Amino acid sequence: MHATLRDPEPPLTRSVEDYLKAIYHLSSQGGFAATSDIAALLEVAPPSVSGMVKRLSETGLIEHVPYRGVQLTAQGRRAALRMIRRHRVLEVYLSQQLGYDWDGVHTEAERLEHAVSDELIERMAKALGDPQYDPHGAPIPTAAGEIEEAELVPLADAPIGAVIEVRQVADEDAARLRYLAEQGLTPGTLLTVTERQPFNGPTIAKLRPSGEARVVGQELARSLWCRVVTP
Amino acid sequence: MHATLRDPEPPLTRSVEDYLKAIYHLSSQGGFAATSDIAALLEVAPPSVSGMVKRLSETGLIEHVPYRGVQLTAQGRRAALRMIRRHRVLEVYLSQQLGYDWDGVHTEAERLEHAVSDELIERMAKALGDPQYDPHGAPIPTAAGEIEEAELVPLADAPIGAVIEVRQVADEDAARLRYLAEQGLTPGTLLTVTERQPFNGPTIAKLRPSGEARVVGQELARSLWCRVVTP
DNA sequence: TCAAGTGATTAGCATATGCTAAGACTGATC
DNA sequence: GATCAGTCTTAGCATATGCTAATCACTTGA
Ligand SMILES: [Mn+2]
Ligand SMILES: [Mn+2]
Ligand SMILES: [Mn+2]
Ligand SMILES: [Mn+2]
Repeated sequence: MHATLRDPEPPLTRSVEDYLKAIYHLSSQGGFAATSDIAALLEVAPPSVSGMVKRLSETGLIEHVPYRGVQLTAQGRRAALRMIRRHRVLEVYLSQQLGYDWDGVHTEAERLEHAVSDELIERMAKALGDPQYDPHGAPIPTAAGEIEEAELVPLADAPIGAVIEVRQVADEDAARLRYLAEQGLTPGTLLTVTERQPFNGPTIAKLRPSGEARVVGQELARSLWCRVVTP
Repeated sequence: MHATLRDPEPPLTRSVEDYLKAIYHLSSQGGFAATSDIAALLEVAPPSVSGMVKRLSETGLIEHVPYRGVQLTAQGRRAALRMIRRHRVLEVYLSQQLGYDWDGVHTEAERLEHAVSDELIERMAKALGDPQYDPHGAPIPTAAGEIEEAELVPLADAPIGAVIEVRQVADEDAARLRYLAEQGLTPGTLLTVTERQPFNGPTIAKLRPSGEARVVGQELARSLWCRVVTP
């Protein structure tokens, strides 16, 4: 008996979709998403999360271990990846076809992701030539629900002397994105890490090939995800 | 004391926006929108409309005369026209830029209209060269809230012998739109009305310049809005 | 081993939106 | 002018989602 056949499955609400995405992001490093972390990410009060967690586990979208946290079920993960695909395809579309800057697309996509049809997303993806990454370097899941898992390290942890490539940047803070663009720290940029100051100080790196130096504070260096090219 | 200055005005919900559009359409011929007509158009029960009507009049978006119906206030009319602009710009964009057929755009726009930002709508309008009409011939309000008011008659009422131009077609029913496209009855088409059968029978017209005849049943002829070129 | 402290949950409430069933009003008809 | 059919509103309820205040439970340090 497939539940999907017996039950017409009401469409997920906007809230549910955002919770699933949040849980995906928070538990992607393996492990549980904590109530308080979900609350912080979605900017709601912890009891609101507890309430939603109850509903989502009753629906079979998540597993809940009380006082531990939650994890997505296979069904929940599918739903989350579908939303992430929508979000990232929208971001690419807005930036390529409608002239949005990379710091403006996230907010717009955050609302649109809940309103577009699958058909529209696939038309956009096709018009863009099926992009693999969003404007911030994040991989776009396929329509089938597969996603690239790259081994990235924050710039803050990159070994001194290594040549690294900036691959992905956290996209929620528009001001940060504008600053990074100014500094030329965008996905695809190659850097040589030259120095790291103690006591959570900045990482210093040289742009390649120009050799220009960049001093990147701890907080920023935590949000720049890089691939180590040569250690 | 401007309420807009005192009060940050919470954004309208999706439901409210759809009610305002419905009331606009139902009262555009002047007069009141009746509870039952709103209910039918939005596919909700009449008591749901009564409830919403109470909230909307408390907010100052509509005037309610009990047992009579409702009308938009100036503020409500502005909000309604903003939604209609969004809806129609989206329809044009989907059809011109993303290859949608004219029978598919309405449903997609009905959801997207609530999720897009004003900025996105204006970017789309600009990319399209500020279109004046949607794919079904309906006029697009300006960003300032002005809308063309054309004198149109349903094909069902067009005088025999007149030359008329199809200007606008009701867009909610996809099957009807597909049929009309097949028949070549799209905005811009010129027709000579040759005959109308009695007892609410069909209108018969010739396509210009080809001269091909079209027999259009009463129901369909009520949804084809035309401009009389020469009586 | 236990008592604090932190984080999670429950209790109780609010708002927006929908429903059905019951009652109230209006306009047309005799 | 009384009656009735149809329309509209009110009453009462349900669901989804959020909040604050109070309570509970796990972890950790004494
Ligand atoms: Mn979202
Ligand atoms: Mn992104
Ligand atoms: Mn709508
Ligand atoms: Mn239309």
